[in-house]
Amino acid sequence: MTGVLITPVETFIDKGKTKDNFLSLVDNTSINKGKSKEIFQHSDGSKSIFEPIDSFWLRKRKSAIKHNESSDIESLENQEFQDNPVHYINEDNDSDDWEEIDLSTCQDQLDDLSESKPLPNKTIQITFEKPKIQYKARGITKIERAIRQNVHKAHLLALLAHGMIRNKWCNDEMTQAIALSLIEYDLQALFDKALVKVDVKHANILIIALQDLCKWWKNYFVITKPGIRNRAYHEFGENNEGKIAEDDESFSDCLTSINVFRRSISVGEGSRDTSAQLFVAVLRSLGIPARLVCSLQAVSFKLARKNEAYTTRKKDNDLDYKGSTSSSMNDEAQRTLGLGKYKLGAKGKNRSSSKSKREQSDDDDDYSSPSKQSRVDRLRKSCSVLKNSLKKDNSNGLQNSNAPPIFWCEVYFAAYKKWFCIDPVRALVNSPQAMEPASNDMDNVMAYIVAFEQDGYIKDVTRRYASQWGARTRKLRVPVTKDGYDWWHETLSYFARPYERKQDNEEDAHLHKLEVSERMPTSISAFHNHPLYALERHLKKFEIIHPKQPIIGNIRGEPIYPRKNVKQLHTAETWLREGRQVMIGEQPLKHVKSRIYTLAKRRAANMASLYDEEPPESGLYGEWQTEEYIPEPIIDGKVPKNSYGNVNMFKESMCPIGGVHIPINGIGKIAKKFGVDYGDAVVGFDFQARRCVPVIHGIVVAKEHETMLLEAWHEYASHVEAMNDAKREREVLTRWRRLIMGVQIRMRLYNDYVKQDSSDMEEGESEFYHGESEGESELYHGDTEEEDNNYLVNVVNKSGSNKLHETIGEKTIIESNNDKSNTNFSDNMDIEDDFVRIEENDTSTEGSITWDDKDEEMYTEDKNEAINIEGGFIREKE
DNA sequence: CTGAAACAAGTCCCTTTGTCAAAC
DNA sequence: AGTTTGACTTTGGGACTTGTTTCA
Repeated sequence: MTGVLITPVETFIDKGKTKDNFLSLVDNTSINKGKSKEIFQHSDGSKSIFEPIDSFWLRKRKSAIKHNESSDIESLENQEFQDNPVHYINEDNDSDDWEEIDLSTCQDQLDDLSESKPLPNKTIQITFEKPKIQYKARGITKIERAIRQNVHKAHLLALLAHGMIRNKWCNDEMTQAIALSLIEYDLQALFDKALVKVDVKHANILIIALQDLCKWWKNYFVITKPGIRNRAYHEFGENNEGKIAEDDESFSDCLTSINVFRRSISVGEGSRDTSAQLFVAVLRSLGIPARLVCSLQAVSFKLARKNEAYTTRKKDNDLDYKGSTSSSMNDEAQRTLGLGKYKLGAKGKNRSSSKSKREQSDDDDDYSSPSKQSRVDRLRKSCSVLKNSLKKDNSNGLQNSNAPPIFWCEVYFAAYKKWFCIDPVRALVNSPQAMEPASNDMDNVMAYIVAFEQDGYIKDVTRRYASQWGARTRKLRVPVTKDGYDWWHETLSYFARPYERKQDNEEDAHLHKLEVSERMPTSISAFHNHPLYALERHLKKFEIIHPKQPIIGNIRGEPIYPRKNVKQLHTAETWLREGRQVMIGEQPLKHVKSRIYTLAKRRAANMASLYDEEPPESGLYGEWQTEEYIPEPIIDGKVPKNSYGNVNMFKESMCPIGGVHIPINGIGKIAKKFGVDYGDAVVGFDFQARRCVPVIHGIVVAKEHETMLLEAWHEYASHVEAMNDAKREREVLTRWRRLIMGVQIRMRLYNDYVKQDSSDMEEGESEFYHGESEGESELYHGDTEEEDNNYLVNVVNKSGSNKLHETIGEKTIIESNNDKSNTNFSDNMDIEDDFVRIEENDTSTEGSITWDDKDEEMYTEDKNEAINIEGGFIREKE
């Protein structure tokens, strides 16, 4: 219970203030709290959401009455707790109808209250139930999801590129030469021996050789930096202004060039990732075409749990850093303590066995140590780490130092026809299960494991390492879209080996086998959308398990079925849209409540509910209960239609027997003209604003009419086309005419007035310019001739300082006011004969006839005057 | 104490056959 | 005169996801 203390103002409370206070009380306690209302029974029998005040502060007030005088308090008490608005509201037992507050009554009471006495100087305690904490489950929006997925994809590509570069460096001759120079001769000879022949015996030699090589590498290469780790989305986000600080540990693994890579192997220091990469170089230098394997740590596109991610990481950071810096030591500890659990690493358990000699020689600097300093460092580290690891061992801290890697290698064992994984840092050979990080490991998320081959090709080998591929790992990847588009698959296909190799096919088969033989999940939720297993409880509305055999397991008493027995169901109508019909005699397997989507259906449902009718249910059928839709035949040229007068043509196979679908819109008109029976072909539906509109594409007619209709259609179409062409031609010519006219006007006026009489221009120039800019555009782009003519008229009017054109100007204005269409001042211009002829021929254009007539008339009449018009001049450019 | 399950709350998707008036 | 076009309107349940609480 939460207490809220409301301390009334000490002195008089003015009217407005009181009102506010009470309104806020109403708001806070009743409306906002919504569900968590608690109704208290008062001593007078009334109810309210407030605790009765007979307890604490009523007692207090009674004592106050004793001590002071104040009958005021009593009256106030009555008003405040029996007549106050909150109380009034709660007398209405219908607690849901808060909006039915009669505010006028409230106001009256508030008025009464404020007009009475000042509130007592007391503390009022109102106690009510603590509302449940309302958290906002911030759903990720579609756009945000898309952004995140794109970031994820971009990151994946970057990581792929990173891996490709490092893989290329592993092939660097210099690096391999350095590597070879570091390896003891005996060990090289062992590899040579192992590679002589492909059989189990030699394969076992290779395993031993690899183990020895790992051990040497572990001693040789000191891990001094952390490598790549997974990042939460928000670490790139708002707080960090989109980037990770450059002093961040992640940048420590940033090898700027291959020279740094080479230096790293000669010095024997670097990150754990570099260690694995260099180990691949070492293997390749020995003639083993090892793969560089990387678990791509792309930023997750899922909504990050900020706090959790952050705290987990923070908590782990110290340990992690220690773990990685002291890795070589942990290896020591591992060697003595941890390897026993791995079948192939067991031999390394006892250091004083046959291999002790070689290992001692490591301390004797036989495995070239690049500098004294680093050797001393390493020894010092070994000592301290030995202590650490012993401590850790006692406190069970070994596991952290044993964390699965981001980079490792794979070596192909032809004898076993398998790729064996090798983690050189932990000296593990063929322990794929040890590469999978814990599911709660924030720094290492296993989602995409790619192998970079020596020849540069890339292959996805995730299934070899993910123990819960279907239940977990798959869900961390870019999802395959509903139409089956798999971005990751397509992306990798660009880097895949373009030709098939036997060993690749074998590997694919093996990976597939691993996928389908994945062990069953142990939690119910992991069965949700599992690709192999299904529970009845997770079935969707339109799903069923058929047949209900076999039951392949049980979890908490629930039978587990294979996912392939989960079948999709549809209503009979939906099946029809798929071009299938329910076979006669089949009963629905499941009944579901029909959903109402369209306005029409909603209205029908509302009507039904008025008569208390049951909401309609629809039966669902499986595909095996349906058959291919058998269309009705066309008899005597009569096309069978549905209740809407159409023909369902969702699939071409649904075309009535003896009929043909002519997918041409508008051909129905032709059919109608010929009196041929036809039906509009409905090929689908459009949805807009809750309305369903059939999409009609062409018609269905009897086959015998097809040729005739098509011919008629082509004829009609060509006719329409010709008409359109003619129309277009007319439009084009009109535009040309206007253009040429305009140019001629301009030229003429320019020649007559600008060239010959430029001194006269100055007088009316500014006015002139003002009126023209608009006119110019109209001359070229104007819609009608009329407008063009008006323009000319106006311009002429404005220009008038010349005696000669005065008369013309006035005359024109009068004409334009009386009848615009007859005002064609442009007609005064010279028009080339052939152009005019075009217009004359085109009798369909009314305007041109008028124009031609006018032209003759005016040209002859006003020739001399027209020549002197100033106003027709058109300015070149602003 | 931890992890799974249940629950809550948010977003997205699915849907599957009109009518009327004005303009052309 | 007949045809075409455009405006009108705008649910809600299930799936899915994420976050919190509860419980074994």
